[in-house]
Amino acid sequence: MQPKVTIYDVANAANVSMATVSRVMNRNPKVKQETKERVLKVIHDLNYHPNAVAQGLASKKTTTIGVILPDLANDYFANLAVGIDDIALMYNYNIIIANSSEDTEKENKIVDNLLAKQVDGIIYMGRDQTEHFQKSTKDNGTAVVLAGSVDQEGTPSVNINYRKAICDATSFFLKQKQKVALVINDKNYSINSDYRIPGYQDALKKYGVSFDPNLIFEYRDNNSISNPMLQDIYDSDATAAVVYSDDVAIMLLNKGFQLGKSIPDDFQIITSNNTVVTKYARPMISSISQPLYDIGAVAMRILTKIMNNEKVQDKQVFLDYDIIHRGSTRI
Amino acid sequence: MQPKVTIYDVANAANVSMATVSRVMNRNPKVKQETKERVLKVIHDLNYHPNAVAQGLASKKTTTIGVILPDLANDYFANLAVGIDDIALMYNYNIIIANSSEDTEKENKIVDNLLAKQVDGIIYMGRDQTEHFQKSTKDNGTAVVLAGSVDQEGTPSVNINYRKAICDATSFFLKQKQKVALVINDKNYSINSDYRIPGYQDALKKYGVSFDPNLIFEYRDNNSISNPMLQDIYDSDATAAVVYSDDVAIMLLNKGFQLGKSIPDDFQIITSNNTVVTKYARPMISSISQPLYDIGAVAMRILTKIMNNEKVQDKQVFLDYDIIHRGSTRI
DNA sequence: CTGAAAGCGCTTACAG
DNA sequence: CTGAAAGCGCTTACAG
Repeated sequence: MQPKVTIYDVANAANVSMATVSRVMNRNPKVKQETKERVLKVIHDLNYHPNAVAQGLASKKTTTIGVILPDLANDYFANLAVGIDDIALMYNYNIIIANSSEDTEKENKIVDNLLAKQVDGIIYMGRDQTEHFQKSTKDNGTAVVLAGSVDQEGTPSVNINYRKAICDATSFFLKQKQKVALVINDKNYSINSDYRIPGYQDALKKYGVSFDPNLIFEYRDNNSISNPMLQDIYDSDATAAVVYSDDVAIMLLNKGFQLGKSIPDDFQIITSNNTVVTKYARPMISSISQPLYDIGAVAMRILTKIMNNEKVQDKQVFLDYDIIHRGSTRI
Repeated sequence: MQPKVTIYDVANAANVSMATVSRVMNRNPKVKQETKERVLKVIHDLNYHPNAVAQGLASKKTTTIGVILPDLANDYFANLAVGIDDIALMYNYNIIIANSSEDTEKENKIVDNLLAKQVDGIIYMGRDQTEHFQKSTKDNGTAVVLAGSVDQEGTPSVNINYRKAICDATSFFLKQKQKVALVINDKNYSINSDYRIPGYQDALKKYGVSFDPNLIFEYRDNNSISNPMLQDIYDSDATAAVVYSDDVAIMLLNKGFQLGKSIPDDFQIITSNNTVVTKYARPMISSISQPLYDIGAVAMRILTKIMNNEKVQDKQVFLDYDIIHRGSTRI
């Protein structure tokens, strides 16, 4: 274990003050070229690496941001996180990632931890933000951007236009005169109440089909093919489904196979996240394609702007989506 | 934005010194009960949250650890990360996660960042550690634990016994007199040269089958069903394959389907990581089952011990694995 | 262009 | 059991 070399050692060896070393490190332009070179050489020779914790305390900037997400093991969030991480590294930020597990108590603890560590900003993903999160970040003046999560109170966010995407997927089926089921998680989450269900209804209205609440399925709990909800969908009038999650879509597909249904002949499916599993299924599953990496990347980019007090053009950014047709839909 | 309340404000309001407030926060037992309660009340009333950056500078402990992994979007690493994160939170650590993308230059930058931020330890995953990583962590005296990655130089690690697991999987096929292909990534990675290939050879020896190097396939690049390697496997003598990655196993399965092979009748597959995709495939893929969450969790637990200078029993921890037979093998 | 000094918000011997 | 003071390793006005 080598002795730690501090800014003080560099200053001594280079015959300048700590302030000058600091200026060189921070690329302050008003340092004489000659001095700068001398300091740079000493920095290199001594293999000096500034202590970011001390920098953080003195400058009140930690170049660390927090990322709160429901589940890192979920491909959807993991892909967003990769986009965030790449841009973060590019702008010299590090990310503290924490799984909220959609558990409010755990999330509160995470938020407290993150703020105690003086993160410069937070990217939040998942369902609706908790009150504690909103209050704490506001009190601390911490920059927040939502990624792949809907906005409740004017917080900047990056998403696709869920309402329009669900409307498009539903319309695709309605054009074929299918009875369309909408499979979501909790009806009360804003993303469902404010975007998915209205989008579904937009499509119905466009095609003059009346809304049947029995065709909205709330998928919950038991995350396996034995979840009775899957059976219920096939037992209903529906001949097609727009599904909010790829995992659920795959299970719906496999359940159909188990029941002897032919997909897409007897039943069609469009899912929402286009994660890699859609391509692993047989038939491959048609999906709304979201630019996950980009959503994360753009969210991080916006966060850097907010942290630098730069102007942010649009608070709500909608990135383009596509609907990719594979084996689970008939064209 | 609320004014920040510091330890100084608390000390003032409670009529004690900062030192006493600090002692209360750190649960130092030698504080009079009465004083302690008074301070606690003020802390609560003022909603005081200590600044972890200042604590870090003063105590030289940041309660933050770094996690370096090749790809967060890979289910295998994501699951390890979840185990790490859970235990980290339990011991009040936060984790800075960084994607190395298996890019040496990027990884070096990450290592420098992490050490500059004075992380108390690092959990490393992925292929062989770089020299820069080894040297820097050693010079800094930073604790390191490997998770799901093999040990090169006595660094503590948590794994399953890959050699034995591959031997078991291979033996399963040899018992049926199959010709077994071993599908790996780069032969030169220690995990392949020191564990997987020897394990495969152990099985051959046990069954008196001679080693045929043409049955070792190095999968690279083009990560899709069109990768010619997949075709090569079916074109070889092999009637079964032990595969190092679930993604590759699925593609191998789907390739077989494309070629009109029946799995498991014409060809059998055992994969290595038992991630969720194995259950999404049809037939579902048999797999070595690694306790990914546990590997991450145990690695983090060991790291906490090292950081606390506690004794660590075994430097190399092997967790139990299983082989789970599903539709891609014949029993 | 450069330095001296205060300050960031804590912890930790040391002394009592 | 408690306080005064030094120190952690930087940055940042301020002065020159």
